[in-house]
Amino acid sequence: MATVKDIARLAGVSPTTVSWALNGKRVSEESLRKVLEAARELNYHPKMSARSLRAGKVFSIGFYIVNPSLDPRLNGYLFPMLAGISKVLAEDNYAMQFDIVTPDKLDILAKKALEHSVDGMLVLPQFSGVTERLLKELPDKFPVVYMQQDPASSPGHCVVIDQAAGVELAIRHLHHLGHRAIGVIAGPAEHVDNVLRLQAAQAVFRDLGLSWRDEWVAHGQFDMESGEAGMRHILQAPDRPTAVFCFNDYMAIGALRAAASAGLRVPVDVSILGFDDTDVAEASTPALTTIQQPVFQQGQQAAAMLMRLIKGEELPKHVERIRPAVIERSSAERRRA
Amino acid sequence: MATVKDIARLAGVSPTTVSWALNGKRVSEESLRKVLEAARELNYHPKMSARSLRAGKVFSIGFYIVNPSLDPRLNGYLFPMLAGISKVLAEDNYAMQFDIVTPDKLDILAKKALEHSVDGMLVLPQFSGVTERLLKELPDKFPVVYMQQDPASSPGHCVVIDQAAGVELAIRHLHHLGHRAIGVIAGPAEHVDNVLRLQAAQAVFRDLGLSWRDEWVAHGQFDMESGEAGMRHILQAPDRPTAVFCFNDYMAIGALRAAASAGLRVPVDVSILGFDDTDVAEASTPALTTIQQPVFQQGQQAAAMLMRLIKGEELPKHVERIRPAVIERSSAERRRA
DNA sequence: CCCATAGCAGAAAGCGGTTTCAAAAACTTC
DNA sequence: GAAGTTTTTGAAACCGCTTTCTGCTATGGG
Repeated sequence: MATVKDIARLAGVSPTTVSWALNGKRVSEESLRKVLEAARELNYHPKMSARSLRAGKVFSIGFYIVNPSLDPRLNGYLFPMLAGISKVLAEDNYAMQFDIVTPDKLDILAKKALEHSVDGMLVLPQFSGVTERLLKELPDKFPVVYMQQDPASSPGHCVVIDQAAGVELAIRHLHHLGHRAIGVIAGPAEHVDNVLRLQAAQAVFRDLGLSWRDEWVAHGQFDMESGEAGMRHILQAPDRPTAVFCFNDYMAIGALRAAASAGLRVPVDVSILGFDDTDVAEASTPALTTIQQPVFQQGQQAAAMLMRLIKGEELPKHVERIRPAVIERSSAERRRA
Repeated sequence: MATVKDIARLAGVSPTTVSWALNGKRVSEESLRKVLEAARELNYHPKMSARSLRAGKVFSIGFYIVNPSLDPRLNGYLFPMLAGISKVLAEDNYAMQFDIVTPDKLDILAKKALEHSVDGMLVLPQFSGVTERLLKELPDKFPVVYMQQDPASSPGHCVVIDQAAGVELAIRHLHHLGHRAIGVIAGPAEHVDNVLRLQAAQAVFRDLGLSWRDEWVAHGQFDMESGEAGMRHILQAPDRPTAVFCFNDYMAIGALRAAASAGLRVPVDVSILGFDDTDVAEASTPALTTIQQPVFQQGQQAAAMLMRLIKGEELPKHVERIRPAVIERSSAERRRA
C-alpha cells in the first residue's frame, strides 16, 4: 500500500510537498502536477488512522440506541432517521458509527468517548435515567446530542420530536371531530416519550375540559397484544368512549382488533388514533389516522447540531423541538350524533 | 487527556511497561499494580487512532446499504439485521460503521477500503451490477461479505437468505392447500432478490406442473400502490386464479385492498401470500401468511464470516444460504371445492 | 564460583500522515 | 547588482501507542 513517501519518491519531491499538494495548500504548478500524477498512478489514499492521530479527531460520530432487546418498535423509524443523519454527515465527509447498547452497558458509550473512537455522539436514550447517567459518565465537554428528552434529567443538547405537541394535535383533532368521551392507551412507564405523552395528554384534557376517567385509560407495552388488551379493558366500562387515542401505532392496531371482536365498527362506532405513522398505519384496515414524527428531519437536525458542536461552536444547552403532524386516514371520523 | 507517558511517570515505570501491563503481557506484580492504579486514577483509555495506526487495523467494519433513495422496503428488516451484526461484533470488540450510498457513488465504498477506514465490509447491494462493480473497484483481498446474491455476477463471499427456497416454500404451501391456479405479483426487474424470486417461481411452477400464464402475472415496485394495481390487473383475467403470491408484504397488502374492492373475500375467495414477514404482515386484515426471512440470523452469520476473513482465514468464496420459513396467518387457506 | 538461562524493564524505532521551522529559490525594488 | 521580500521546498518533529531489541538482575546448574 502506497504511503506519502512513495508518492514523494515517485514525484521527486519531499513528503511535505506531497501533503501540501494533496491538501490544497500553496505549491508550484509543477509540483502539484507531479504529485497528483504520482498519486493517481499508485492509487494513493491517505491512511485514515495516521491522519486521525495527527489531527486529534477521527472524522466520525456515533449514533447509539439504548435498547434492552430486539425492540420492533424501532422498525418504523430507524431507517429514515439513519438516512437523515447520513445525509448531513456526508457534507463534511464524516462517517457514522452505529450500535445498540443495553441500558446496563452505558459504560461502552463512555469508553468510546474516552478512547476517542468518535468525535461526538447522537443518543436515543429511550428510558428514564439514561440521559442522566450518560451526562455523568461521559467526559465533560464531549459533544453529545440527545434525540429524546428525559423529563427526569437536565437535558444537555437535544433535538427531539415535540411529544407534547403531537399529543395536543391528536386530542384536539378528536375534539374537533366532536369527540368528548376520549379514552387513552398509554405505553410503558419507563419510556421517556411515553412519560411526556402522558403528561401532555392530561394537560390537554384539562385545557379542553375533558374528563380523565381511569376506566378509560389503559397502559400497554407499545405492542399489538397489549393494545388489544387495553382496548378490551376500556370497552368494559359501563359507558364507553367514542374515541380512543393510542400512544403508538402497534397498540392502535391491537385496539382495532379488540373493537372488531366486540362488534364495533371503526370509525363509525368508535374512532381510533395512533402515534408514529409507521408502516403499519397505512397497512391496517381501516388505515390509521395517526401522528407523524418527522424522523428524517430529526436525524438531519440532530446531526447538524452535533457537527456544530464538534467544530467548536459554543451552543447553549437547549431543546430543539420538531413539530409532528396529523396524518388523516380512515380510523377516525366525526362523532355520530 | 492522559497518555501512556503520563501513566508511566505517575507509576514510576517506562511507557513500555505500561503497555505490557495494560495488554496482559508479562510484568512483575509490583509494576502491574502500580500501572493499573495510575491508569485508574487518571481514568486512562488508550487512544484508538494511535493504536490503530500501529496495529494496522481500525477494529471496525462497515455495513453499507446501496439504495437510491429513502426506500421504505428496508424498514422491515434493517433493525434486526443491524442487531445481529452488532451482537457478533461485540464479541471481538469491533465497531460498526453504517452508511447508505446511492448506486452511482460506489467509489465511496472503495475509498473507505483504500484509506483503511474499516477492516472489512458487509454490503447489501440490492441492484444487479452493484456486486460486480464493487468487486472491480475494491482492492483485491479486501474482506467483503455480500448479503444478497447477484445472479449476474460472480459472487464473492456471500451470506444470503435463500430466495429460491423461500419461493418454493411459498408456492408449495399454496399447492399443498389445493391451489392450482396461482397468480404472481413480482417486484422491480433491477432488484437482485426479485430476479432470483422470479426465476425460482417459474422453476417451481414447472416442477409442479402449474401453468405460468401472463395474464396472471404482474410486475410491481414492492409498494402497496403497485401491488394493488397488479392485483386489479390479475383480476381482469377471464378466469381468475384462486391464489396470488406477492413478492413482498407491501404488495400483498395492496393486493388485499384490490381484492376487497373487487368484492372478493380473502382468503375465502382468493388466497394471498406475502414475502418478508415485515411488521405490516401482522398488522393487516386479514393478517398475511408470508415467508419469513431470518435477517437477525443473517446479520450474525455475515458478521461472523467477515470476522473470520479479517482474522486472515482463507475461506473459499461461496454462498452461505439461510432457509426462510412459512409464517401461517390468515390470508391463505385450503381451496374451496 | 562461574556461566547459562530466564524474567523483567527501558530506550528507541516505528506506524503514516501533518505541521513547524528554516533554508533555498524566485522575484521585486532601488 | 545588491538588498529585501515573497514563494516554494525539505528536514525533522510530532501525534500516542506497540514492539523490537538490548541490558540488567535474579535464578539454577555444573
